[in-house]
Amino acid sequence: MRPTLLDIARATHTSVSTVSRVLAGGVSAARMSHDTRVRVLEAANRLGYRPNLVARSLRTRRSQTVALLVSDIANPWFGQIASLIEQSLHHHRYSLVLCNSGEDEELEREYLRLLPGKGIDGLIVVPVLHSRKALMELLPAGLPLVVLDRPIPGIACSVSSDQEQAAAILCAALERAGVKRVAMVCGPQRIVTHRRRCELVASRFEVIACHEGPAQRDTGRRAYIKFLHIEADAIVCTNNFLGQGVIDSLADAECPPTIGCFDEIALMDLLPVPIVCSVQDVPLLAEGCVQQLLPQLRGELTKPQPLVLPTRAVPNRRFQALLMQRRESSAAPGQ
Amino acid sequence: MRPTLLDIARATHTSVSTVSRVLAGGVSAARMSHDTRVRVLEAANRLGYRPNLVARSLRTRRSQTVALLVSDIANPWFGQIASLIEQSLHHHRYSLVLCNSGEDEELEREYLRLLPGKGIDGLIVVPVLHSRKALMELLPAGLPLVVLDRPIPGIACSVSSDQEQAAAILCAALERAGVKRVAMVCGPQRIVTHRRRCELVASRFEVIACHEGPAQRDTGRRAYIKFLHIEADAIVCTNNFLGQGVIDSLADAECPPTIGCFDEIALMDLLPVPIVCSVQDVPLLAEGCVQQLLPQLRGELTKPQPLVLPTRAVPNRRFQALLMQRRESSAAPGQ
DNA sequence: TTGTATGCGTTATCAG
DNA sequence: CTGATAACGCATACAA
Repeated sequence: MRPTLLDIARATHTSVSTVSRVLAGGVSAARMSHDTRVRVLEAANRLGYRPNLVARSLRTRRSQTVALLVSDIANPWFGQIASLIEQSLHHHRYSLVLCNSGEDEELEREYLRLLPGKGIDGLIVVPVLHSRKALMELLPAGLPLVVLDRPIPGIACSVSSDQEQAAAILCAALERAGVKRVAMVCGPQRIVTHRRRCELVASRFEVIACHEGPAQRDTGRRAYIKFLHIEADAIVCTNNFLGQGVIDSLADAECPPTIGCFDEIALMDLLPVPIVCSVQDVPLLAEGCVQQLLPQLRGELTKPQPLVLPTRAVPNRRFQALLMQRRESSAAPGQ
Repeated sequence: MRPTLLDIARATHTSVSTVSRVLAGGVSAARMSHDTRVRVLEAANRLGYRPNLVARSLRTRRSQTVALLVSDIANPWFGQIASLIEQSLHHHRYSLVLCNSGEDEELEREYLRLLPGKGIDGLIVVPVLHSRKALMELLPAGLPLVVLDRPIPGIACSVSSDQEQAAAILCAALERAGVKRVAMVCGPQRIVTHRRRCELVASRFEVIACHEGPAQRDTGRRAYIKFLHIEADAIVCTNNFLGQGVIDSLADAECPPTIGCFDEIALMDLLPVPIVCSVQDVPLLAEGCVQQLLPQLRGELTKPQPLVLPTRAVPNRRFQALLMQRRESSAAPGQ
């Protein structure tokens, strides 16, 4: 059995309240008899006392804990951002619990129902659910909330990248490479980022084929097979997993197509495939989340504005070479 | 304010215990008057009752929650395994909270101190701390515990891959490729997997250079620069992040060296570098964890054996080509 | 079948 | 400066 305040009180011939005050350590601990304070501290130490945070949380209705509910922790992008959010929250003396909905609406609902009962002080969520209503009816009003990556109409407190700008720079890069007709690999259309990216790309290129599926590598692989006999100038993927899947299938291709991809592809500089990515500023997104959350946790009533961050286009070497090549040939059109 | 049992009791003119029994739904709910039961259920539904799990947990000393404390959630390997563990636990009606020590001993200590007080039923940990003592003195005796990936002497309940076997097959593959002298990139030697992998490789090859650092991509990059003027037949990395870092730096290399790597490198088939990886069976590791944990959670006292799983060597195309080439040239030695 | 009473470990409000 | 005492919301032994 773990020792409780009562055990320490008994051991020091004091009362539970005295022990509690000493261990709380705030102002009240300062104006106490030096003697009892050291006695209590010594006993607490000796018995190896650890506060029962469940009891404390029940009493104070605070837990110094924030939950991060992500849609797929198997995606390195979310792992990276989770790691950064945890670090930042730690500086502010909050601990983070991470939950994973695995892109499953039902599982997300379950966590949303469960988490508030677990006494979290705030929630950061990468929602699979798309409507404000679906989300809010599961959460108690007043729970500090930040929506990450997938903004939802009507929820002001959100942090995400600028999809318009992201698509614009990606498309611009592809156009410079002479791309006119594209094949698209899209994640589920019910997810706002995938849908928006898809729409925006479609508005600038002729989309001659499109494959939709779960945002997993396998979807990319399947798409590539489907696209085998299609003459697209480029394949555009709405996230990194899909991109990885497509590129993974390119091993046999004698003349690999150009790839445009939202998010980052690791090691792309070495890949013998022209790739351009629209990469998000993950550290800024993470810090943005925390900054949106903190005032809410402190109970300040602020009018939070959605935070929308720019992305940047990053070409790999092969893509750059492609651009050079085009520039040369257009400089000498007569040849 | 969220409605409590008392609110429902008042609304239905019953008592807290009646409501509690109805909502518990077990055997006692069966032998209750149909009338009160439906009344209570209706009211609970109408008021949008959600149990306060903090209070329940304080009372019952169970939370149906397991914590997974990983050493670096930014590493996709851990993201993948976390995702699988969460799924498996969910089938057994446990929810998972994920914490991240970021390879920081002090942060790990903090979580280990904190988590038991938060009322978790069990713990799966990828430890940064290396001694049984350091771990156990922070955890209450009797807390269901599984050590993942980095076994600790004296702790029987662990799940990991067979490092001897992993190193053996990796070395065998490298030997077949004619490797004799290697340069090594190692994670921190205080971490058992890195140390062991390093030792085992060193026992089979002549190690002519070695670079140690945090298991991050940057360490791999730094190592590569250090190795620039060293004539090794291969570079061996003790995990995937280090491998990624090295490979990432290879962009300028006219004649890239052979890479041996523990864990998986994504998209390696397309990389113009001979790579062989010793990959672990992540799904089996995840399921193994859960299977080790469940009996402990059920309070069965079993003698758990460490679970040690085999790995398999996976060469990429370039590496296979290297083997073919050698075979041909040795088949015609006189040429 | 239902209600009353007690306690889980803390913090907070009172008196003294 | 310190000690009773009452919550927090729930589950359960016991009483009716």
